[in-house]
Amino acid sequence: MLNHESTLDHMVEARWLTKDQQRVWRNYLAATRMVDSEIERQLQRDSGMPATYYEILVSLSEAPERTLRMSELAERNRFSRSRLSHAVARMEKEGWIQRRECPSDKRGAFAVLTEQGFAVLADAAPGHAEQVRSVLFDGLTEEQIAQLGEICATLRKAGPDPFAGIWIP
Amino acid sequence: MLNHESTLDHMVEARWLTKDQQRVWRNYLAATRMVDSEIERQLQRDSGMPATYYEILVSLSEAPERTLRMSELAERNRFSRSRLSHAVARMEKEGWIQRRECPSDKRGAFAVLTEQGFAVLADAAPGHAEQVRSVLFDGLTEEQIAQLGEICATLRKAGPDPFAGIWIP
DNA sequence: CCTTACTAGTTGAACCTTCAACTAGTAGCA
DNA sequence: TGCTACTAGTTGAAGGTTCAACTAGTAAGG
Repeated sequence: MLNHESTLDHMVEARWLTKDQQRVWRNYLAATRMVDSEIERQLQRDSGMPATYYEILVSLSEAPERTLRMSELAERNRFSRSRLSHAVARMEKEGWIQRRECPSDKRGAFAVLTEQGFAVLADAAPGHAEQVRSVLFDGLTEEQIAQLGEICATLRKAGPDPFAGIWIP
Repeated sequence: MLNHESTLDHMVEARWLTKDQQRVWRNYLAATRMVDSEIERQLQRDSGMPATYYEILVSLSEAPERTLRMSELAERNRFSRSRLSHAVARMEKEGWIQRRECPSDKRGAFAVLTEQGFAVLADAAPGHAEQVRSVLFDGLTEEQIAQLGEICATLRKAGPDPFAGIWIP
């Protein structure tokens, strides 16, 4: 016989979140998912690539010689090696990236952004930037933007492996 | 001939983000991805389910009779109908959910949380809550938590279709 | 009643991510 | 040299998500 009176709140009360934390967490989930999916949608629609590929292109475009070791590229974007390997394979087929072997370490590989890859990125960038502004920044006050920056920086430092992750110039 | 001097900043300067916005955006990406992946990792490891399935279980557990129309369930969690359909199919195979047809609208379907599904959720909840606290809340001050709540609520309201999305009690 | 337009939900293919297993090369040390 | 342990990167399978196409039922106007 089902007992629909019982709720989770009763069963785990000691280790559950406070009401306030619950509210913040659900708002966090809804907001970040809205932002991410809007970013994703725009990039996919206008440039035919997922946001993760865009980030790979950005990382390479900022690197000297537009070249990075696979492992370096993976770390900067917090990708697993496997994920990066698959992604670069796909992007190589598109002609956006070329792989080159590393002379000093024969296990290693470089990823090099091609001219075509750079052109694709340059083409995608304005629309993407516009979308980031309209989805994330336009709705917030300057103060909130500063607070958000602080909060995210704090979270990064608190997270596991605090020095890895998306690169900040 | 490659021209490695040119950077994206020069090419799109008018519509690009400010330096501050860039910094906040990259911190946002790194932080939200860190949080999401830690949440995902813990749930997958300890309860063998992705975070989205957890949210479906929560939505159903809070609904009267632990039952919701598929479309209602999709809206509350911002899932596409397709995504929900696939997910519920999987969860039905696990025995966590049962589908029932809707008498008043023969196109419609109800999703009902089973006792087993509820048990799985009750089992997963404490570890998940602990993870949410340790990854998101423990590193932040009370003030920052309040700010984050405000920011996320603002973003939700500003986003497209502001009334849909994850349900807040 | 009939036609047209719309809504609820499912399906299969294509794509992305994860996981575990694998290849191949490097490093330390005897 | 030979042994062991480790690192860089790839691969294939399994699972989740998206997209477009589809079925089936409802609704509105004539």
